[in-house]
Amino acid sequence: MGRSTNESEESMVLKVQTDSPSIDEGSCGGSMNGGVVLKKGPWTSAEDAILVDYVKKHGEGNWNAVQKHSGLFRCGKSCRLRWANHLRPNLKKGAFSQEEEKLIIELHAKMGNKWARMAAHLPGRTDNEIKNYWNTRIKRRQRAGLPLYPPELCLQALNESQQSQNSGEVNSGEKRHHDLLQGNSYEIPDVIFDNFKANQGALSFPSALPDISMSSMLTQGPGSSPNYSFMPPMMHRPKRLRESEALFPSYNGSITNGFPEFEQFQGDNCQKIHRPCGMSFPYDPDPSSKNPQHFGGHSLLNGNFSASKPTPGSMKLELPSLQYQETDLGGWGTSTLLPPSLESVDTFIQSPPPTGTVQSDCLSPRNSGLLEALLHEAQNLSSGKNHSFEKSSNSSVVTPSDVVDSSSLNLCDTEWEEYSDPISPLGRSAASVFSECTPISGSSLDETTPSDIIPGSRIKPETIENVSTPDGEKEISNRSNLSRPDALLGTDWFEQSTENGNQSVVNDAIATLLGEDFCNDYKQVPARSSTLPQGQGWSLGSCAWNNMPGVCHMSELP
DNA sequence: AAATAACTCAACCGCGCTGAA
DNA sequence: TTTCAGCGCGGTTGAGTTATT
Repeated sequence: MGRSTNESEESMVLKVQTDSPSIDEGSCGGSMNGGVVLKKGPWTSAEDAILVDYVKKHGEGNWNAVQKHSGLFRCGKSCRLRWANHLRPNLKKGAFSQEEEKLIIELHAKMGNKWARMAAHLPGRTDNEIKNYWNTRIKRRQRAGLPLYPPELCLQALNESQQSQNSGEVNSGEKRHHDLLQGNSYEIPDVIFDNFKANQGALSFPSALPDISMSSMLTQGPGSSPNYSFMPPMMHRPKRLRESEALFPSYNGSITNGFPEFEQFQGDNCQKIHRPCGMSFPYDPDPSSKNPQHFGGHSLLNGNFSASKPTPGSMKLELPSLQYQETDLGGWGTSTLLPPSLESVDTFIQSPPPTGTVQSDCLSPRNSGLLEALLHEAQNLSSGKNHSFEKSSNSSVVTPSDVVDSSSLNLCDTEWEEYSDPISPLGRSAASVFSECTPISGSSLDETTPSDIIPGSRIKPETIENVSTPDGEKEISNRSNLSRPDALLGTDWFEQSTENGNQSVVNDAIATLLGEDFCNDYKQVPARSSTLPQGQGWSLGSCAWNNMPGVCHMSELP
């Protein structure tokens, strides 16, 4: 049997080699492995047959050996993926059943983007399948303005998390690889913590703009209740990046709306943005945790932009889609009009409704599920231990005027103090600082007249005609442009700081945050100059942003 | 019918973890 | 203790398909 198998295998190998584009087209992108050009791209049936045969004979694992011994011109990774996703037995094909869909939703609420774990709960399904399904679901629901999680699930998760907390189970961050599968699927505490670990960057520094953007909005359909507020971690960042990239060149005004779906998000979400929460490390027993996930670049990996420790070259500078707004900093305090598209982006960055109580920051669980968000919220509401958070939380319940008049200032003081502290982990992203400190300003600068943003003016009520608000809510009228990296330097806080001669303090703090060299590399132009041409009203606070790949330097601006 | 947009899904990439050397 | 290879995971990409204009 072995002989015949080997013979058939050899013949297949021959066929594969013949068919292999990498052989025929060495330049098609295959990687070199020991002088062999490894094939990439879709698998052929012949390759599948070889792989199946090989695995049957040798079992799974040792995937690199597959390439060496089977004659497949595929890297081990590719073989493993092919086997796991398509060739292994008992794989289910076709659409998810309703039960499966329900389970996925539940699992995602608990686990976040732990696709492999989720897949373990769904026999015959692969992580990739689930991931794709979820991404599609997000898009679909987002487009439809539906919450991602059903409200009952939110409540359930909240209850479970509270029970878990009460029983003191939420602990032990070292349970890194607790096998959820070995327990019941509702082992909340561990799940929570696993997610927390995976996402603590987001939890700790929840205000990173990228997360604000999508996560806070996606679930917010018209009339959604706060229970809907918990957002999936997963967003279509590729889209976002592409959009950003596409938008940059045309920031001068031809930006197209890359975020039509944002328009539906408003109200409850926006107030969360004001929630000062990033400093509390609510789940971290040790705020000075060495866990790199807390700080700097790693948060970037989670989609949390961090400029706290600029480490060029090491940072995966995944820019929030909002960054292109930052390129509009020139419009800050100027008469520059933002392209209409931006308003939709900003729609989710809104001030609280006039009477809104602060809810958990919808941004927090970047990469986590509903449960983390719920837990985070619960923690935020009950915790006052962390000094900074304590300060911040004083501003937690805010009215718009609170936000503008006092909270922002106080918060900023707090935040900058934090950043000025060399010992401070500086774990939070600059974006989070911005978001926490910045009174959310209106986004629709395109609809803003210069008089709307004259220095000293409070957060301007903005017209939102172009923002689709299905239920006609008015909450979004008070908005600050959180997405602006220099938003922190804008509005009253900046005004007061500078008027009081504190600009140097501000700059120092920024330098501390961003790194002086980091900033010095860039042009400094008068901030908020109303006379500068569009795109040149850059403030110091913009430096870090400018330094991000894909972000226009001033010198690069048209 | 053609063009375009939106969607789906397979595959790739990069990172981090783990265990063996 | 350090290094390195193997592996798994999550995120991202892009080609193919379907829907819409």
